[in-house]
Amino acid sequence: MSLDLTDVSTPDCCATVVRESLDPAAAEQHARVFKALGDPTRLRLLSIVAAHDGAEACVCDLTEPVGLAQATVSHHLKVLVDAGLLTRSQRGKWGYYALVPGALDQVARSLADVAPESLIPHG
Amino acid sequence: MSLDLTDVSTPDCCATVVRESLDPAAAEQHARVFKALGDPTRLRLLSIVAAHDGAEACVCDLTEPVGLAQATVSHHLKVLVDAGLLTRSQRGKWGYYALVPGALDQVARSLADVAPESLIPHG
DNA sequence: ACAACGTATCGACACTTCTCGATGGCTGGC
DNA sequence: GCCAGCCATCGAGAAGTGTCGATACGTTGT
Repeated sequence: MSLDLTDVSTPDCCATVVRESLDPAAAEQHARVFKALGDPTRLRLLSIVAAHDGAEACVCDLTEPVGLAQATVSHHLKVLVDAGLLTRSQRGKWGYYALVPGALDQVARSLADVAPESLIPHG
Repeated sequence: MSLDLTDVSTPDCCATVVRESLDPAAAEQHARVFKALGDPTRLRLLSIVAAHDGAEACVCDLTEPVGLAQATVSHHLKVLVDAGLLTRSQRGKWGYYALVPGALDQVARSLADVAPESLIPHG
């Protein structure tokens, strides 16, 4: 960890830094959500839930369209819940999954956290 | 593919479908970009690049801040290039990585593709 | 030509993730 | 109380991912 202060030569490749970059903790946090979104099956599940009335659907509505085993769908739904994108609620015999209001907006905002000046501000 | 039309009983759990959901091809496409964003190191690399003047930085600016081996950083940068988020250009001895203009906006828009009604429209 | 430097690629390893069949817990109807 | 249906969890196998040291490639300067 001891720095060699005798070498003060500036590497001649570097550009100017404009602002602070994302800190490691925030990066970890945001990456968790993006990782949850980084699977085509999970994106389809989110979309199917959102396409239902009230942004809510029961598992029986979700298993068939994605064409995977029930255990696999259940696993993906858990990942989405853990990422804070869906909530689960039991109503009688059926389990329902619903979009967390504003969760996807939060994701869009986290993009601005990564690279503010590269995004067009939302009126 | 033959449907059994003798069973017309509606399962009594299902909610009403409001619109079409994301098709598998689009899901795969979007998932590829989200997967690239789903790693804390890559988010930090993106952020560091964006934090430089002109949204461009050379590799020597990137290796040290993330605290990983040069080979690992190079690997992550390749993933970001393959996802269409960065471009690479060689200038003399040094390689420069730059944000693809509008790429992150595209990502934000793909969120709207997944669940349109859950997002506040951008004025 | 040759040496020095910056960076990409290769090969290997540990670890995670996706997928499934089987099992178990919970609910509602008989 | 028992059975049937919905769904989460378990265990396992195959595939993918993150990381590194070593090496190869291209550029610059001598």
